[in-house]
Amino acid sequence: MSYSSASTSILVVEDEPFIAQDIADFLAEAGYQIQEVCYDAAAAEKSLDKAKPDLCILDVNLGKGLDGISLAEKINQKGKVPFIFLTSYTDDATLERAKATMPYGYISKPINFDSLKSTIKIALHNSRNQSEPKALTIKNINQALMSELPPREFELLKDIYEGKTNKQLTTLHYISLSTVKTHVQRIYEKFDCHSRSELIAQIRKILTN
Amino acid sequence: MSYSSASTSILVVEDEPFIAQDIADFLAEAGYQIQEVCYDAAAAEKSLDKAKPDLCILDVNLGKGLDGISLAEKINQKGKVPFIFLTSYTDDATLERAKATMPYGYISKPINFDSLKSTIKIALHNSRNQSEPKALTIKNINQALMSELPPREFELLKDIYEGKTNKQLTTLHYISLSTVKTHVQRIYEKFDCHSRSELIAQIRKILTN
DNA sequence: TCGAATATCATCCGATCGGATGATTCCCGG
DNA sequence: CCGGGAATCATCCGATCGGATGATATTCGA
Repeated sequence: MSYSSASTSILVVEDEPFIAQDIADFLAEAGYQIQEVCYDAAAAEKSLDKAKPDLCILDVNLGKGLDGISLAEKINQKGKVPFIFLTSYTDDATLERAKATMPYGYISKPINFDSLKSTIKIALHNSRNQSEPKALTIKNINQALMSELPPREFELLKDIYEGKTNKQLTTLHYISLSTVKTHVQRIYEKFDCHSRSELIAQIRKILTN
Repeated sequence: MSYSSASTSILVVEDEPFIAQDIADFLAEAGYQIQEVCYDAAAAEKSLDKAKPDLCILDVNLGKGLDGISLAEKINQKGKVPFIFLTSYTDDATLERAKATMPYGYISKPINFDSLKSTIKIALHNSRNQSEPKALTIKNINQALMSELPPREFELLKDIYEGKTNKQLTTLHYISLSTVKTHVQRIYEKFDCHSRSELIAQIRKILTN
């Protein structure tokens, strides 16, 4: 339940070098790994493409290029890396934009390092404890099964989960009804079930447990 | 998408009267409705039983009785009211306990009112935008349908969603296969579908949209 | 190179489902 | 009191599904 902060990496995006350094020093002291300190959005994006940190600290006001909020929007579009905002002033319009990106926290300057520390810990905790339903991936399914599904069977599984009939599967996958049925039988064996609806219920349980 | 802060009520739990007053003044200024200012956990609990605020601001260190974190645990057990913590010092053990309660934010004293404002707004936004999957209730289903499901049909629907066959439904509900089938047909009509798996997929869509 | 896993297709059969139609009972509201 | 919705049961039929069995082709790793 508790995570070693030694292995927790943080990306800092802050255009003011002195403040950036202060934050970096503080994080290092607190035992966090600093993935990188970036001074603008472009550098941050590059860093994010290379590796996904456990958390980003984004200054809202970045000198050149995108601001922190636009950067956050990009982050949301790509993968999902949790982030907190850092800002020197707080006007309502900015806050409104910031809210829309669903940040895990918000720190106003001057930085209260106690607040920063707590906010980081809580952000990490909340992001890790998001018990969001798993995606329907072959990996998630196979982890829950004794015997593994071959790729093809998984492809059919996805459509069965969406409520498709055997006949629909033939046209969706360009295979004969016989083939569909043998695949479906194999799937049933692996899930130890005997009907589509039972299969679907089992899948749902795997994804939401 | 934007909520009038006039209708947003906040419960403040802070044992130091001066600070409590400062917070209350600030919140009033910011346009929030103050449900109550409580000076200890017992009073807060009573207030929560009377009405559910949109947000609680909990001081971690309360003079007598339970502390803010224990209060938060109680809140989590009962309903779900979002809360943020307020604390004057931050030792790791306390923070660890606080994290476990999944707060929506954490403010360290001395209070930076900019931070408080942002944290409140973000907490409210995040709590409101938790798009948790709806429960499978007759209310949620009927809201999504043109014509309503009678109670009995809904009872069967729940079991179908769990993957039960018609035959299983007969024993589960002490009715004949004929009856099950007529009910199921009625359900299909209302969902405009033609198979169990299609029905289940539609229900899932309604619940998770 | 040989076997195991995968993917494909076929046939056959009984079980279940989906759909149509009709009937009876009960209860509630106009 | 009467009509209609709700719940119950029945019969009949074609479609689909679930399951068993067997066959062939490809691919990949031992």
